[in-house]
Amino acid sequence: MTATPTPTTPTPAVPAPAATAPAAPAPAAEEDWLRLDHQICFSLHAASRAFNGVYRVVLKDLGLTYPQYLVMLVLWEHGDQPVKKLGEHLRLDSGTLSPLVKRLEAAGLVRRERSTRDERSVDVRLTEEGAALRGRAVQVPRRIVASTGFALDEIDALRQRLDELTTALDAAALRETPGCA
Amino acid sequence: MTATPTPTTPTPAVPAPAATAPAAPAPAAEEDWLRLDHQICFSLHAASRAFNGVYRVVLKDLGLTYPQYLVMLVLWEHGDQPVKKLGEHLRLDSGTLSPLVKRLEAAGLVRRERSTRDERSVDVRLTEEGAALRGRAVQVPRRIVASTGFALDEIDALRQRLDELTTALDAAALRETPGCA
DNA sequence: AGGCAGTTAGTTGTGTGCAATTGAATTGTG
DNA sequence: CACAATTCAATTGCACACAACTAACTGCCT
Repeated sequence: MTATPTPTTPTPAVPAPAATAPAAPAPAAEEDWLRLDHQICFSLHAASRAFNGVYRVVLKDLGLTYPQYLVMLVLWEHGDQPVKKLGEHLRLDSGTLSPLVKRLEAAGLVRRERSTRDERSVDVRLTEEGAALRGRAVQVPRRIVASTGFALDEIDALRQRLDELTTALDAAALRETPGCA
Repeated sequence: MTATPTPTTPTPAVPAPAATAPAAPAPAAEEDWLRLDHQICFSLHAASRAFNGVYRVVLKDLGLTYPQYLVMLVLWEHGDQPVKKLGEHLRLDSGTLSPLVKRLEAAGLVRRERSTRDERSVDVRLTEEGAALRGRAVQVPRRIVASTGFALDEIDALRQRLDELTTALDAAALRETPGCA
């Protein structure tokens, strides 16, 4: 350890994590905040990659990657739609979707067609093969759920928690963005 | 809207089959499983990217990306260590860490030095500048926590849940891996 | 008509993330 | 000591993810 060169006083300017539980009886020095942060962001990051890893294995049979599977889920559920709509469903921009959809097209699962009404827009349409893939995809969710070892209601509770988190973080990102303060 | 040509069934309406009960009691229309899966994997994916986005904004001041910040947290907490150890802490392999650490070196935050004991190993050492950055990093966790709008104990509960999930998923990934069945 | 603002995909550049491979260094075994 | 197996970092190839930019089109305005 390289000691702590921080000249800052150990005085926690905002020492009251108090909140709702006495998880930390002590004021939680700045050092502890970094440890805590380590835990939090690492946990989410690791969970995301672990999830990705399981999906990777399960989806290999279908020849899909995890984000590609998400796009197919949207198409199966909401039908053919332009790239813009896909991006809204998945919160992804064209920089991510354009090459991804092209790979799906190369795989023969979708077609990309310029809208005749508005030539800026590109409709993504399922091919026969893409629609048929749904039949093989229905087994995926159960295998994933089984992998977690969680009960359905536990998963749903976690999902709701994550959605709350995402909503809060998206709002915060807008506030924190330099220039939007 | 393209008039939704989806052959979607008119909502079979089978929300959540009896909670913690094992396997599939009721057939629970395969369609619903796909919808559920959509929700789950999308939620985790979105939360991960939302978290990433907030960290991106907050860490811009420090000139770090989110994964780079994770590496610095490990170095600050556990001291100088070889790439291998870093990878164990973060569950990242050399394919990810090698270029990442080189960027940290280019930024002057760390040095990479071949171990004299074992020349296969590369020690990652904090520079003065890298160690000093910790002083500016201590403000990060509070800003992140504030962004979530969650209380500390809520975050900790979520973290534990995610860790359970990661553990289960890692184990499952090993089982699912073709060739390890 | 002409022009300008807003919208939509696409492209480019940077930075992960992971599988597979390479190559050097080390260790184990006879 | 020689040789095979192992370990570790680095590299390569592919696939996201996002910021910034370009290009093309729409529609509204004067």
